[in-house]
Amino acid sequence: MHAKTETAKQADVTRDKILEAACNEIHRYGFQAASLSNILTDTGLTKGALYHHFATKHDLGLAVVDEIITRNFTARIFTPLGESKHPLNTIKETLRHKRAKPELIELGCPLSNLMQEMSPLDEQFRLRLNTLMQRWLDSVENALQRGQNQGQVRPDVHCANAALFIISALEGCVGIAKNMQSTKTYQRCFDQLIAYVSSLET
Amino acid sequence: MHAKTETAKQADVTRDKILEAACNEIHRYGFQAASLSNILTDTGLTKGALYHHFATKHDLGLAVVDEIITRNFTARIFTPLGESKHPLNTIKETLRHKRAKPELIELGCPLSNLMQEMSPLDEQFRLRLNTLMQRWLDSVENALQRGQNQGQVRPDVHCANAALFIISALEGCVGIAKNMQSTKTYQRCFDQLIAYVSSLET
DNA sequence: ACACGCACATACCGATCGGTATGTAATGCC
DNA sequence: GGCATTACATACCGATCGGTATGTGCGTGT
Repeated sequence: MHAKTETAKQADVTRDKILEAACNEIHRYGFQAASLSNILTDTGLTKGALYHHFATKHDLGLAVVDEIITRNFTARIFTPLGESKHPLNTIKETLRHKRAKPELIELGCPLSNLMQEMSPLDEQFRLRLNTLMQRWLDSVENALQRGQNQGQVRPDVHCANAALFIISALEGCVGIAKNMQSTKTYQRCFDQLIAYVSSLET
Repeated sequence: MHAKTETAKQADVTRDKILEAACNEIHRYGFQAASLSNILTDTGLTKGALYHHFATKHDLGLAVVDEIITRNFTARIFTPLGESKHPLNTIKETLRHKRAKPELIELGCPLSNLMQEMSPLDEQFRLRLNTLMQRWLDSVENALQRGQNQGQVRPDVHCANAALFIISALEGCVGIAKNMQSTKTYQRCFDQLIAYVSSLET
């Protein structure tokens, strides 16, 4: 029973290794161009392992969204926004969090990338990504709403529309900076976004 | 000489048919996943024709950017912005122009799509797309600047930063709407952007 | 102790990819 | 009007793709 737990744990480790490698491959090349061979080379595993844990490449891609990307968004955005006592500052912080990682400028936002690539092509991808995006929108909207109740946010602000615009603008910033390969440009664009968020304050 | 013109014209027609079909294929599937076979099927041509006019798939992709996409942006954005007597209104109009086409919501902006996909992967693509984006940024910045000179735009507005933010936010709007497959969402987001542009007015 | 099943590895498959070599009909040039 | 070149079409190529069938070792339950 102890040994069984060990084995099960090891299998999950293998599964996670595949998911992480797949996430990196997809992040760089997109889902369609992601190569299973590359993923297997990176992990040191073989096709037997991959197809033992995932039925198809398609399922692997969905699992990356459901597990890795969702987990990251939950930890870095949904949870902080949900727990925050100062919603407006937390919004800025969750936006700003993205700045730290240089891979964001080079490769873009994993969620946004997949949305752009897969939404017109595959309904299952689209629905999952849409769910994630909706959770993001709701998190920001709720944070704005609480800020409004606390008097930090102007009472005339339409929280849902503002949340939509904030996230759109952020995705746009990341996209432009990715093409420019310029953290400087990202910072300039990002500062404009922060200024917009600040304009919602009382 | 007359006949030569006719033939040259015919060859160019063939070339343009390939470019247009390639543009559509790339718009839907992205460059990497774009299938030359599909393009040839769509045009009714064969590989002999394709590789007579273009050395490689890569070159075909670059030609789509240089000719088709650049032409569309010039006609729909750069020229109107350059000629406008009322820059701020024209900015809104060039932004709004995108709303009309349902394919924009379904497939997204061709320039943005290619930027997201190819910028990290291919420097030649990145530089060409970057040039286009820079022309767009400059067009909007210049329009804002002229608006400022005419007193339509607040004197404290930083035109370059505002232009960057406007285009970022627009690309973000399109991206979100594409995932949502919702013209309603696009309109909501777009209205926020127009409100932002209006906030730059005196 | 031994049979069984999970967790992989190995080897192989057809399809499709981008690309090339060759053939050929139409056209431009002298 | 013949000759050369352009503008394609046809047939074929190796590489890589996602996916499958089979083999194997090792832990587990009885």
